[in-house]
Amino acid sequence: MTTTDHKSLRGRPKTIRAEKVLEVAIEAYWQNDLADVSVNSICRAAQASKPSVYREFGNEDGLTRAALESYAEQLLSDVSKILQSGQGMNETLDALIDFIITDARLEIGCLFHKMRAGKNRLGPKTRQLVEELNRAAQGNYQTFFQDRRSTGDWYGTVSTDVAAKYLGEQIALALAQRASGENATTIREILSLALSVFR
Amino acid sequence: MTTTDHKSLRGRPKTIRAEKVLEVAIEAYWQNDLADVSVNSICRAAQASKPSVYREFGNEDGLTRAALESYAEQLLSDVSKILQSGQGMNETLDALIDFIITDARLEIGCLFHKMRAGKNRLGPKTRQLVEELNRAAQGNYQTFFQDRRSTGDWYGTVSTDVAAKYLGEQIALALAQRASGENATTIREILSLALSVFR
DNA sequence: ATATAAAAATACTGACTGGTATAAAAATGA
DNA sequence: TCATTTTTATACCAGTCAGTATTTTTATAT
Repeated sequence: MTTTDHKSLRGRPKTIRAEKVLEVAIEAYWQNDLADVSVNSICRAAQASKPSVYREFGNEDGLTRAALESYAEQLLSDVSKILQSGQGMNETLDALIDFIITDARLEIGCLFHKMRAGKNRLGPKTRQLVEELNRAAQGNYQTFFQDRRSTGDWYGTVSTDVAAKYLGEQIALALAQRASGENATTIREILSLALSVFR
Repeated sequence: MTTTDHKSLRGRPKTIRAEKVLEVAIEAYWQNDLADVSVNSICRAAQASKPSVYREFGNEDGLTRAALESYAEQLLSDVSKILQSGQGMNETLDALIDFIITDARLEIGCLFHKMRAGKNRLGPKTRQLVEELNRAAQGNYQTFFQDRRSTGDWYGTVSTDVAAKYLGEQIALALAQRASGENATTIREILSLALSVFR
């Protein structure tokens, strides 16, 4: 809820559009190397003054955290929906692969996975959110495998915990490959090969 | 051959130990995030003056390239040896997994894979070396699969090219997990699961 | 009108970056 | 002894960073 309408009765009215700053920030973090994105550059691109941005988000850590939060809300729940569709193992894996390879919003990779990969460079608040989102994703994966095992359409010998980690890492790999511009059919073959261990 | 003995007959004798600078640089790049390692800090840690380091290596790009080169010479050929041992698929995969999980030099991951992951932040010379080493590794993996296929102990449907890329990425993943301090048996389970598609 | 409150705009701080100019030091050759 | 050569050490450069102090603007309340 980082909006612009504080509705203070006195004082100069706020003109900064926090929404727009976040849009710009997401785009910048997403497209460029995280270390190359400065608060300065975001302020310039969003046409917002630096003190305004700092008043809105506290510090750089707050801005990156808000950007990731906004991004995750927009996108991250879609994977959960696929996993929780209640379909069988094969259909679910097919849908998952299709989503990860073809979804236009993942054309340049996934900001969450990108931040997860560069976790040690993040501020504490952003890092905490990354870990939170990661736990949530892992939990989703794990209940998926538990469901498939109890339904009887998965007889894998590995623990659901390891399976969940494996799935998460393979997804991360595919997204990193998309981000690096790798050939789409190659990515699909690799991801399909990796997930074939569950079929 | 970046040695210290230029054997110039005149002038103040060289005291900088290029070897030591490289040691320090490798350790620094290896332990810390690449973006956090500055030429300044390396000079300080190696007790070498900045102009001396710049005379020896040209610029930051030259230093990182030399560090990666030195590192690769020390370590990277071991993987090739395992792949070229001429053993069967299962034995080779077992040996490979064992090496990647247990080799002490890979306890904090692999500098090559780390630099490959952060490729876009590297200077042109270092980037070129990374791509060279990557091509070499891919080539090794691919001939390994070609051999196993011609020997008749691999009947996989994917191309040797995709198999090679897959193997390379799974190794990279395992090394990244080691670098991030993940539990060793978990890493082994995940890598074993990933490579089980070849058995 | 005028005091007050809040935000905006500008310009700044101190630290750190990669890279270098300059001068002192330490060797050899004549 | 003294000029020459090479490396070292110190100190600097311009640029960028995250973050902020200060002043100006724009509103409302009295």
